[in-house]
Amino acid sequence: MEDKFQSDVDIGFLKKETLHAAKQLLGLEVVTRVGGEVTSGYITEVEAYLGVGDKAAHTFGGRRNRKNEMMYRPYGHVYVYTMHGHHCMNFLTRGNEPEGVLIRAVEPRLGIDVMKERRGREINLTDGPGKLTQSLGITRSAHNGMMLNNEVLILRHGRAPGNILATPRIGIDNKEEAADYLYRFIVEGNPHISRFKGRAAENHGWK
DNA sequence: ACCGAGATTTACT
DNA sequence: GTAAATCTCGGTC
Repeated sequence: MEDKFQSDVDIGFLKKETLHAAKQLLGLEVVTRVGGEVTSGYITEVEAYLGVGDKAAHTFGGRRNRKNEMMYRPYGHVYVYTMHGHHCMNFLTRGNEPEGVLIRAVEPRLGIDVMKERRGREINLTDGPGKLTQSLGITRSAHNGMMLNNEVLILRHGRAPGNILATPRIGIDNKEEAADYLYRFIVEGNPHISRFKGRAAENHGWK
């Protein structure tokens, strides 16, 4: 349980292709060490944002401003933005294209008591993009633009997803054709995802 | 200076 | 299912 705070993942896969990278992220363990507390979870839900050609992306059409500036860093960096008072975390992909993957949910692993304290509740700790950043202690002011695998935020090998399900992304119904793209990927049967309905699968959808 | 949108969350009907 | 809370910043006047 007391693993060293060190990554064992080669993040080179983030450079290749964003949709592929998004699926590769499922099952990896995101680990943070904030305020001396270690918290982590296995990634269960992600969304890909394909940059200049994706009407739902912050960088559609090459838009570049103070808000999204960090999206123009290369793969392996972290883009954190705030909306409605909540923080959302993306891992950047590609080299020169402003694309990335939004981490929408994880399955809690380490530091669950700390998560409960940060969240102020006992359940639904990490089943949404704003919830998991709160549980993991991620904020825009402290973490936007940083490189992965430093002393605060690392990726580790975690679990192998059983079946990966592709669905439309959430919250972008007004983005015309982009609303129909199947750029959201979830571990089928895992209950730690946003808007989960139904029954959890055996083993929560992991192999 | 003002207005409002937005990759959200929560409580309430 | 609907609404309000709450933060940041671009667009516009």
